[in-house]
Amino acid sequence: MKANYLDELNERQREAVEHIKGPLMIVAGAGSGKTKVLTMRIAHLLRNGVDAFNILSLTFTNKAAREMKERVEKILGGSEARNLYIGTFHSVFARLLRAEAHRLGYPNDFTIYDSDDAKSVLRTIINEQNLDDKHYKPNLVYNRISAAKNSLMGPEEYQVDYGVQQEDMRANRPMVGKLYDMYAKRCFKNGAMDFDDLLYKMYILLKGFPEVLHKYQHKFKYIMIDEYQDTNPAQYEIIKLLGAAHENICVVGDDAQSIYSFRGATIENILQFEKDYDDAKVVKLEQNYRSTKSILNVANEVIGNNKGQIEKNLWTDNSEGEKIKLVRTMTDNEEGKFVAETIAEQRLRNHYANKDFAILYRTNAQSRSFEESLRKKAIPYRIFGGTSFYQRKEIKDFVAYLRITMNTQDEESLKRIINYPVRGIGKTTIEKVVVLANDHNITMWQVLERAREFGFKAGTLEAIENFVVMISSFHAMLGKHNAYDIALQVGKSTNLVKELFNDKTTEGLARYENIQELLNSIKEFTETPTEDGELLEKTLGTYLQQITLLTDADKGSEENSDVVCLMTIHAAKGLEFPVVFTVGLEESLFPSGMSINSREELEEERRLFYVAITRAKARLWLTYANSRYRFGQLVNNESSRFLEEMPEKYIDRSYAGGGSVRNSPGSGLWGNSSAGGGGNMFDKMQKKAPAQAASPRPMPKPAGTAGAASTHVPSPNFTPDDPALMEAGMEVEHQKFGFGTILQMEGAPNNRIANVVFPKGGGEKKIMLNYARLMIVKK
DNA sequence: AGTGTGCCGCTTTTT
DNA sequence: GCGGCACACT
Repeated sequence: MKANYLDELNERQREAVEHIKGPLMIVAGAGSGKTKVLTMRIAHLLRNGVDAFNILSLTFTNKAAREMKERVEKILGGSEARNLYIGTFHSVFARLLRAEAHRLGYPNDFTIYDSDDAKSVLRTIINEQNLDDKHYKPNLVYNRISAAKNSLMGPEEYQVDYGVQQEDMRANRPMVGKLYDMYAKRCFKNGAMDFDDLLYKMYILLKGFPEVLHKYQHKFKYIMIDEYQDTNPAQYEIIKLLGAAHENICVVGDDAQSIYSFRGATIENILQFEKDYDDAKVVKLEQNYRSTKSILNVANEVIGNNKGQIEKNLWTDNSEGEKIKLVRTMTDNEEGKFVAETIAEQRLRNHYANKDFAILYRTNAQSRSFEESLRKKAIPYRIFGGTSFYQRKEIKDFVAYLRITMNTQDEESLKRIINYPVRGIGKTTIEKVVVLANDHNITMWQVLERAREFGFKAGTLEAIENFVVMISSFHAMLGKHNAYDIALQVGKSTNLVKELFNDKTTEGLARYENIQELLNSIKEFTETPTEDGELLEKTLGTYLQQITLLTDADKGSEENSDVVCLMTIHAAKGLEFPVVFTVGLEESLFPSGMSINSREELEEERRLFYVAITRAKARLWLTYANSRYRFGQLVNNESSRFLEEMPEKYIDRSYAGGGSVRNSPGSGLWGNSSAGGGGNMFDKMQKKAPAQAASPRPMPKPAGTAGAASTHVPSPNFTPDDPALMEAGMEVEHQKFGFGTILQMEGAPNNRIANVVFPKGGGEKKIMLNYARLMIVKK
């Protein structure tokens, strides 16, 4: 360890690092060296005689945990760092629960259900109850249950809590409480916990078993919490319990970056800290080392529109830098094209590498147009987040075998693979098994094991017995073989791998590769030495527990590869990039249409915008499109209200539309760019008259659109007409294909299809009127 | 019993 | 515009 490590810190940072005993809150503005302080503080603790085994450091994402581990290792040199307990809330608690779950009546090898598994269990229950799953949407019920657990409310309390019951009654969903109760019981029976249980049951455990609480209080004498502003009540209470004995709690947070209230996080926790611990020391880190003055000033001004913040003044010594570039395009595709072209240009002009660029968006669905345009220009990229690797069908199938091997109670997994690949145990048989299990009060697996007693048909019985023999043979390997050996055996016996190998379609090939990747990851897992504070055996159980908590952003692979990063703003928190494109700055997209109905929600969107801006070190582009496809339908959006909150002084509104850049010879960049529209491109930016909202879809008339040949610009007064009115012979307008004539009508009355010929829009097309809508021009 | 087709709902954000 | 799911067809 370097002797002078404290010299690298500024005064405030040093103050935070040197405060070892007692509660400490670090209010760390964006880019103020938070991670540095956290890692240095760990080093400093060790320097001062604290045993690494006694330090617990909790983060929200695996990425953050990994980064912290690596940086501590760099300071300390590997061996001592290994004894630290660093991880996400969920992974750390999962590990502790694996040691203690039996006290709560769960198997220690309990299965962890991800949200898809959980919703699937709920769907089953909702159907069993003969409730309409249109009304009791599994997603919605899941969210209610999740919110309840995150505020430490069990099924019993839920069903008698007046406020909660009122809410459910008002929403006309009186059965949610009952469903919660049944869901909890079903998970228990399956030997499974969902994500929220990892927190909720941890709390129950610590609260209900003083000797367990005492044990971990004694073990974790020093606790550090990153992103404290994102903790929910469950996490808050657990931290309080664990820290109560020593009160060596160090929390780091920034109220301006609180963006997870939808997951139950409450900003109150950070505001409350000083009240909870009256001897708490508070250190504010206000110097930003990351961004230019332009970027930081814009960020500060934007966030100033929020009320009730912890007072702080974020400043920087960095140069002023370039202005923030604001870009408007006609469509989402053109937005993608613009960003790809700008990346190519910036790479040359300023010698950036691919990995210096990030494209940040509000919703995962937006990634598509950027993927396409980057691929066209052969710019390597990687999408972080989105559908996780472990959520893919083929992976879930394979993992279901591993889960059932570990935990035969897990009926969710059992149902998934009992007839996959096909082995003659069909729907009727499964239903029969479910009924038998209920009647005899045993698990489905036990019914299968004793199938002979229950009078199945000979063929079916044979199929069942073969299945039971196979799974039992996997099960028998548990004590003697590591995860990889078992996985290989599963692959062989089930024919899963062979089946996918023989599938020569593109998707089949991709699936085969995914399975290979899964097997590789298991191999890697078994061969990598243990790195955490406790001896972690390389068993199937530990492996399964880990992967459910991983998202594909964590999928070990070449972390440092040179690629453009695409991710949601949420996923970008804690990261920084020299050049950032924040895209899709449109009303109802960002801020999200779901979040414009209350001040609280809107302020969270604004904090999200703040996070997006402050990811940028040197250059920042903000883009938005006039119209984009949503649900396969073209919609027009106004520019985001946030754009109007930025100080003019630091904004370059002419970048994409201005003449000088366009004329630059040889670049070929702007000539075919879609940004066309000339100087008046931003005319609607300045104000949004409230009156406009009432009139149907006002469209700014674009002048001289470059993309007009391929994209029809709808009439200003475009209003779709009722499909029932459409008749052959009418002249109509389509938002994308332009004007056309209906040749013929077909389809059922509630799903009418028009055969329309569009002279300028690509000839004859069948238009499903329920989706793509038409306006009648002439009858 | 297994495979194929059509329909519905969906998009905030994540462990 | 897609994927998951229900139903219908063989």
